[in-house]
Amino acid sequence: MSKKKTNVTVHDLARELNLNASSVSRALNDHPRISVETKQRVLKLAKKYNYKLNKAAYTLRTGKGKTIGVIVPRINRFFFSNAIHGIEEIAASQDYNVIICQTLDSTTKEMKSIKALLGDKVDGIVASITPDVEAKNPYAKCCANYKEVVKSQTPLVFFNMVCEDFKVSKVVVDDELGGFMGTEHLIQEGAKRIALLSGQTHLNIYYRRLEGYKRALTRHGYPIDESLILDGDLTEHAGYECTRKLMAMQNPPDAIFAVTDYLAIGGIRFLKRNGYEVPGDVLVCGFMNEPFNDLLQPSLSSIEQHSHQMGQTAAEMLLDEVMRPKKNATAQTVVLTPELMTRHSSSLEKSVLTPG
Amino acid sequence: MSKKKTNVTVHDLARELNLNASSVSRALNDHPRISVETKQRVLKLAKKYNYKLNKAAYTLRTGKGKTIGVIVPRINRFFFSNAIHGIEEIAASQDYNVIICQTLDSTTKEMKSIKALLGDKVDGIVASITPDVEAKNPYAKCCANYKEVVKSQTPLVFFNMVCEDFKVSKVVVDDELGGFMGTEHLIQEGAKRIALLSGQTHLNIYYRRLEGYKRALTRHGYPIDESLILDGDLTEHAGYECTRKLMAMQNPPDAIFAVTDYLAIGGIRFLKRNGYEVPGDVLVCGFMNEPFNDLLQPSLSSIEQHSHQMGQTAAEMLLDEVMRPKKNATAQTVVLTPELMTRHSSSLEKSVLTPG
DNA sequence: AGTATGAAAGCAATCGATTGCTTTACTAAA
DNA sequence: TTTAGTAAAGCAATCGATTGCTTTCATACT
Repeated sequence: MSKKKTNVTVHDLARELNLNASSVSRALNDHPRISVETKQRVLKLAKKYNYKLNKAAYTLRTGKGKTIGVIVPRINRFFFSNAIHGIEEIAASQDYNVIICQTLDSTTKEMKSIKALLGDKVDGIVASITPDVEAKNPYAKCCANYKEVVKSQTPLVFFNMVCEDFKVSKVVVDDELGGFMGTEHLIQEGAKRIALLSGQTHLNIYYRRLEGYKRALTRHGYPIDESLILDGDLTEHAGYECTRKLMAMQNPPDAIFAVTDYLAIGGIRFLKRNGYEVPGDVLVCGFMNEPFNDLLQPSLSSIEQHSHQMGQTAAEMLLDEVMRPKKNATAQTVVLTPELMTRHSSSLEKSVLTPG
Repeated sequence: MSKKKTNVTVHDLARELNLNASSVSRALNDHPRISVETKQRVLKLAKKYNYKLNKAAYTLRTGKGKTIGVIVPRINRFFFSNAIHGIEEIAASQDYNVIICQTLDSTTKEMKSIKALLGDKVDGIVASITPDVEAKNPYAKCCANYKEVVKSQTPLVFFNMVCEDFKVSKVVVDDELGGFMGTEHLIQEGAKRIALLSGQTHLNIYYRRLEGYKRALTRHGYPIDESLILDGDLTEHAGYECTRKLMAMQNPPDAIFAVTDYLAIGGIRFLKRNGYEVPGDVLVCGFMNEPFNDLLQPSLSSIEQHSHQMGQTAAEMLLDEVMRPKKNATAQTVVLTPELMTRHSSSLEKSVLTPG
């Protein structure tokens, strides 16, 4: 900001060391053509004067911005703000800046964000795709969006909600396992008939949670009753309505596993309002582990997705790709292990010890 | 990113228009020394080729980074992620980038963030200070932190939690009014003895909420009973404990106003666990309007602080300062009006219509 | 001795926009 | 007709780091 020649440049260092700026630059970048001795002299002086790379000059010359872009639906959703936190940490540690874009759940805005980031010539992009809920195949369109990124050769890493067809690195939580864990937990707590409040099962993450649910049932010798599997919106309201339907069955469930905490909360609301005890009559477990689950009554059991770590990992992978020479087709997928967070809503025992 | 000469430069435009790059640059910047006619020709071609300023070159030449820094305690708190959303919007609209720093509630990290941003030569900083809760006067130390910013001449705008001693622009919500509104609301709902669960009252925002509380009581002819005013941590636990104390009084309150939703939630938990009805026996109102207040049982009334708008306004003021020539001492303070969000916890009527 | 070999470092151009200082080309005043 | 005056635009340097191409030595080899 200030006009003062406050910052040391390679030229300053070069002058003092009786070297040329180019040599200083090479020394700082550990270029093999500079002698070890010179490198040490340069490094020492650089430290002494607290030399800092001028990012603008670097970018102008190299075209690399030392900046990564992040695209998420909304930054004020806990999951994403937490992931961004992780991304920021890693980026900052490598002296990279982060530009955050929100799609506000619109694929049109998603496209705009992508164009903006590519226009800014970011060095890479970390993204959780915005599914087009209107489309039959929600992935089709957004995949199309990200084709631009691939075309531009910009390194790309997906996290959370990913595009399967792209040969890029991905970080996801093991949704199948999450579905399994939650279901098995309910079984272990004594549930006999477990309903699943699902999201749209053509969305990969919800489909996989459904699979995990089925695997747990099968593993424990429970039948899979399709009438206990409902899908739709992810809202609290949807949870309320689905639960109403479920409890109206002749043979209603004694446990509800929801793929989202909001769904679970809606379910609990219906149950409480209609005289059912949670967990006394019906056990409930959600998914996402929203920070307020602890505050609910009863507190809501859930599956933690480690969003913070997800962000960190995604950023690490991206920066690795950005800085490493492009060894082709290194796309790898990191799968994080979800964690069951047991609270009152799914545990009679807990509930007795420390009531709601 | 890509090496292709994908971006149009002033030189490209100049060549095509038979002009000099400097003239093109001046035309684009609406410099008075360029004829209107030429400006129009340039602008037209720029539009045609979708000319975009090369930020790196601009920054290198001018020292201005077209970047603003944001410092907040944590970006995954809804209030802040929401404010950041607002800041991003405004910044993006002016082609500014945003660098986000978190202090994680540590004044030491706050200092680091400040140094990092100043090192990055950001054009300005938007900050919500991180009070040092250990210190007797929590403002003293953080104010010290921000002195660096002022020294460096970097434009600075505070929001939410501000440093009173600085002659810089500020955006805050009218906490006094918020305190007043919440209290008056409880009075109107029939409360006779209203307790206040406060934060540390040497923190300005809590002090002002306290003042508003007192003003409302006085205005309505209620006595101010100091024994009904408790302060301390802002945790749910603190809310629980304080409420326990309150209800143990011979003359317990029939309403609780908490300066934070977490405090209120703790209070409600105590009440429910001990056989009190909310709102039947005790009315409760919080402050912050956390997004999950709607999900609680009963849903929690609260004071909305318009964090999104706060971010927008702060960013607008900052960019104004950044772009305007430094007319000295223009520091202004914008005070936003809080909003009462009535829900079940404070309203018998609501509660009856649509039970908890 | 004479040249090949190569390590170490210097030179100068480059990236794109900006800006102080000219130059150009008229018009108005003397 | 000459000169001052001015509007319009060009020239060239600059910001700091990078990098292809040389240059400079010095050691090795025939």
